[in-house]
Amino acid sequence: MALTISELARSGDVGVETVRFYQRKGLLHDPRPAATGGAKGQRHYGEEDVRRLRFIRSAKAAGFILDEIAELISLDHTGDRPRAREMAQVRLAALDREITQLEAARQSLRRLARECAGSDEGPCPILESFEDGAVCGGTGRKSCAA
Amino acid sequence: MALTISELARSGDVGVETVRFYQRKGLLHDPRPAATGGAKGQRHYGEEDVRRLRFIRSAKAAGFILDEIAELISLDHTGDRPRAREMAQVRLAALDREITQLEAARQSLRRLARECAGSDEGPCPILESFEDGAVCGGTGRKSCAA
DNA sequence: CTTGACTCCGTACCATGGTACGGAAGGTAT
DNA sequence: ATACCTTCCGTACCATGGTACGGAGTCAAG
Repeated sequence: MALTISELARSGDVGVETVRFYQRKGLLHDPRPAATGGAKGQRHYGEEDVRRLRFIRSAKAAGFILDEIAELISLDHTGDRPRAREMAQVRLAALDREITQLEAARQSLRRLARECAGSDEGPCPILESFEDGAVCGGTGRKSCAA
Repeated sequence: MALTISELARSGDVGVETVRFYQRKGLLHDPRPAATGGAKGQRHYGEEDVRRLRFIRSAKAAGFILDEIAELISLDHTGDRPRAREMAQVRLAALDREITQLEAARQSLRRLARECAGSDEGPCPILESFEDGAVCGGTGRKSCAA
């Protein structure tokens, strides 16, 4: 094992610049402290980094923002389980709300698509069929205080 | 009916600045063309605007970005049904993918929360339990080309 | 020994969706 | 009429998550 940065990036299906960006954010090891590999100043990466990058992808998919992901990683090092559990549960609850909202949105949209089908002329009832609300909130992290 | 901007904002549970922002984006009527209400230069809003604002909220909840919402509104005026239907169906497909991904993420996260429960010491298996992937993509609009 | 590919690094830029600020003008209550 | 609240308006700023750029260094092949 001794991946270059571009190989690491490919392994996580992200760009080289994204790997660098994650390094700056503290999500991935940063080579700067010391040259660890062959060539002067050139860093090589290993399994650990590949796993880390995959974790970031999964955590992002679960809706954690990068700062939270950084915290999760540090928690993994310090072993603060209660905090980790708390974060997981908060996100889980938010996730449930988000899924519920998206499903409601899907219903509305499906209805719209049905009602809009048929003729090709005249205004679609887009605004009307969507207007009745029932749906609230955005991508999920925003409050839904209605 | 004759709402002030702050009343309109409240009706849609957004801030005054957000209403203005939507006006600039062309999502809501912009008073500038002509003073429509009582006082000089001061605009008052009606039912139409309240409905429009609600539509924006719903469309946002369905994952449309503001530019798309602007397009939907203009389509409603021009009556281009095929395009409207197309947009709805594209978004619907994306929504299904997003929901699937979020549900997968929820599964992983639930497992993590379970595995992390119990003792309060030692590193939580956060990274490990998330690491195995299966989940891909982010908030949903990003590609999942893995 | 030059060319090309890759790296490192800082800095700048991008889109998205707002949020805040400051000044001028008008409306309302005391 | 003075204070206070809102409005209007432009402009600037913010977070989030990247993406691109330019310059310099290193390495291997031709």
